[in-house]
Amino acid sequence: MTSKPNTTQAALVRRGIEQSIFNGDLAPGTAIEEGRLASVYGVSRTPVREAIANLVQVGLLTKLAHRRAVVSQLDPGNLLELFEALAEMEGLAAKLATIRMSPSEKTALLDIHNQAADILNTDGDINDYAVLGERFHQSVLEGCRNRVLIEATAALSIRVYPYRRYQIAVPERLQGNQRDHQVIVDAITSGDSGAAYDAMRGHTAEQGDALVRFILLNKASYKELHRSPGVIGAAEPRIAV
Amino acid sequence: MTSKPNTTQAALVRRGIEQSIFNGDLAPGTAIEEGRLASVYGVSRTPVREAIANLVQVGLLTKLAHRRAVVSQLDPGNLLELFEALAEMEGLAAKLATIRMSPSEKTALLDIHNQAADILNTDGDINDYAVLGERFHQSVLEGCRNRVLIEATAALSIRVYPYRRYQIAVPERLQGNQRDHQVIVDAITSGDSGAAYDAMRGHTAEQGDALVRFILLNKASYKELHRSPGVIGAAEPRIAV
DNA sequence: TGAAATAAAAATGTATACACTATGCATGTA
DNA sequence: TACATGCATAGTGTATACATTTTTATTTCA
Repeated sequence: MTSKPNTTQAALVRRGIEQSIFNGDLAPGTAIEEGRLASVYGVSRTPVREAIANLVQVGLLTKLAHRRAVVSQLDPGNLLELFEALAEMEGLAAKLATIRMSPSEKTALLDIHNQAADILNTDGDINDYAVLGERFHQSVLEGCRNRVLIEATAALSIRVYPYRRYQIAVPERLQGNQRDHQVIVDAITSGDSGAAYDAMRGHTAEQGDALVRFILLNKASYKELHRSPGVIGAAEPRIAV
Repeated sequence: MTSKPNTTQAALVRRGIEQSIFNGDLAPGTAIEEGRLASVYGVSRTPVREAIANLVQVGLLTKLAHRRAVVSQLDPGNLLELFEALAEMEGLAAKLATIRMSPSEKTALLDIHNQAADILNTDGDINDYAVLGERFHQSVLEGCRNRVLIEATAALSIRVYPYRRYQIAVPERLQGNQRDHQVIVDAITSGDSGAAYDAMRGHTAEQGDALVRFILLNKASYKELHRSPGVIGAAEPRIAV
């Protein structure tokens, strides 16, 4: 019954839940019920439970004993803390990357950056721009050559994914985003690790501030943004899946 | 059958395995077998599996699909990466703590430090000193007032626990350790966040280097150090529990 | 003798069944 | 009406049974 060898049902379910959270089908605060998920994925509760346990550890779900798991809900305070930590770690990664990236890696990074600029100048697809932005950050992160740091940073950034859809709603930030990236690229290519640290840290910290500000301002439309088709067939408002 | 309410068997088993790893009863590289653990703890395989899944996520165990879980084994390269990341994060925490700790918290930190000094001067119990060292680091870490950073750092430091027993074997490092702490405390109490960052980062980086050096030098006595009574009754050399 | 192939054993992954806990509702009381 | 108590329902936690996969041991062949 396993599609790919060396893969378990639990892993598939886990990825499915992750996707649903990133898509917004499972909004923060949504309660998850093992039995229903089991029938949705056509498996028993056992692999579902395992998947949930994983996601709890990652921080994407929150769970108390004998109570249902809930998609982690970050209040503005938590979000600020999260972004503060994330900003520092990405800044650190940028600092190290400045010293450790090979010239070819740096040109590859510059290439990504320029592609993104093109999209912006030619009024291209915003989704493409988002993908490139993702790759930009990923490239810098991997440039630090420290897998522990890479994993730890990724573990943090995965928690903000459920809130990414807020940021997309503010297109005028793209220009500012691109300018930030420019400063970062300049610092990295010129070998100024201190500047790279400052630029990257300021950049993601700013992102966090903007997100928190946006959430606070648009508290009303919170549920609005998060209500979606519900692939899994959410009937009630807060209890889904 | 549950001793404490609001607690699950899985959580108990998890803590048990953690303890066994920290004690050294489960040395890095040891394979873990669900069925035997189940009978040891007097539970079924289900909660054991859940505990294992947790510890895999934490990084204390390593596991591939359909294969047994193994106590994570860090080669010197990985250890260096781990300590590099840990040093940076603890340094960051120290920097923030310098700014954010209340005066009373700082005096409490100073108190811990002085107690440790006393133990060293009066030739007291080394274990007591180790406990105080633990509390010292914990106090600084919590001083940063950022739970995300605290958790992320703790998640990294938990991975080095299985290797802590190496460090105890080098008592002459205690004096150097105490001197490092002195510099850190001075920086924090005097409000020099930059100095606190440098001192703390250098301190744990140095610890990492020392540990790696020790492991490389004493490769031969590796298994020697790790062979222990085996509370859980390990019969064969590498397959335990 | 050594190595590849094969069969037997053990361990993991999953499904199902049952026990226990928590939540909501109804009923009764102040 | 407001509040407490008990019951019914739903959902999680654990045990057990079975299916696959891995591992080990054995056998066979070069």
